[in-house]
Amino acid sequence: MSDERDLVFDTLERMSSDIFIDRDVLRPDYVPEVLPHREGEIKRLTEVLAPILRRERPSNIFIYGLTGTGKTAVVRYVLRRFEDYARRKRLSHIAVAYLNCRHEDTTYRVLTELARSLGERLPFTGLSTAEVFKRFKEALDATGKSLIAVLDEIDFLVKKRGDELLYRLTRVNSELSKGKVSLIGITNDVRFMEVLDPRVKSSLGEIEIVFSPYDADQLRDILRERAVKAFKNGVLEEGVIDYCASIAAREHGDARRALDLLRVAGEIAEREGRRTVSVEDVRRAREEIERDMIVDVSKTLPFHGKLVLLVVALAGGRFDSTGDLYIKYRELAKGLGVEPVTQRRVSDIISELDMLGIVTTKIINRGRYGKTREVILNAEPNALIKAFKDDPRISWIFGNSRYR
DNA sequence: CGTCCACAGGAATGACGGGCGG
DNA sequence: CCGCCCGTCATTCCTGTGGACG
Repeated sequence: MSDERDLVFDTLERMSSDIFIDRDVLRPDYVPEVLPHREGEIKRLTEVLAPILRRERPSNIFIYGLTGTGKTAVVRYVLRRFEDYARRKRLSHIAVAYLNCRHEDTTYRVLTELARSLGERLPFTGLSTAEVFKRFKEALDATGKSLIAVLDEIDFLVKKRGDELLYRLTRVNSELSKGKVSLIGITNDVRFMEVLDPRVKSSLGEIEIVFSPYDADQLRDILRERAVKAFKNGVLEEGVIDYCASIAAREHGDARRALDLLRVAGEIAEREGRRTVSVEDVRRAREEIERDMIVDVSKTLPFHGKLVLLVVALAGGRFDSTGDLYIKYRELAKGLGVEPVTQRRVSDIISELDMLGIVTTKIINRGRYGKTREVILNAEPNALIKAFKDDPRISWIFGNSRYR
């Protein structure tokens, strides 16, 4: 989580471990030297960016792929190589900015970060955004640099602030005499492009690169590659990597998930003072991760969101129609002495749960008997119910035998 | 082959609270 | 510090829709 952990503490911890050599290798923000099964994407990205070496402006790039398909890793990897290459060849006109819009989610912050990558120093607050934009342009023109600006999780920025900034950034080249800007937008939201202004859409989507999910074999290669660096020799028992790979493959080929499983399994074994990691540890890691995820999600969910989720869990994790769900939801709300929200709102809540990945919905047409959504929980109902017992506004209802 | 079910989900609107610029 | 704006949660009203049934 935090990038500035205590070096001494960290080192001691690492040295005293019987399991890990370097657990950070398994963390999501680690960029490995080898990215198995992404050779095509790396090549494509390199080709598109290559003109920058001839001082030409590379096309804007839009990258789409589900979580854990290596989008960020590939981009960071390629950019790092470009920077190395530029340094070696003494090409000083190349500048790179990487920012994650989940964190940099205001116009001001994005612009100051971009300006900073050009060596411009700006206060973190105090200037108008127009002023920051002006200085950013001046810095570009003054240095004559070609900037590659990576906007990771770009959908967050657009959802919060709209596509105004993107529009201006895609147009900025025509206002510049010397500097150049190329954008790389990364997202895992399929519908992201649809919400964009058509002008931004065509400009950002000059080049599109789609990352497809990994299959189990590919995940296994990735895990093996990292495990060598992360774990001491012989720590992983037979089948551990295969099991992690197969779980993650089933859950839409998410490599981050696979690596998380492996790391948490290692931490469980370590915590218990064992010297090897077993398949059982992976199973427990999966439960632990799921529990954490549910707790995290339920913390951010609106109150009635929690209730809807609880209703699904109490029903064993599945509803064949949203109508049934709503009836049960009303009962629960009334049982709690809470005024239920409307069916329309519950419909949106279900969509939100779907987007968060905690529930999967599927539109079902039953002809004469109407159209509805089937709702399936992506988690162990009991784990979820347990998590909700901590919420004081809900927990007391479990005293009622009906809900036990 | 048209109807009509049981919802999906868009649009407009409002209450409320927090943050930000002046 | 105040007023304004914006995001979030929610309501009301609404139009759209795939296919089993008659």
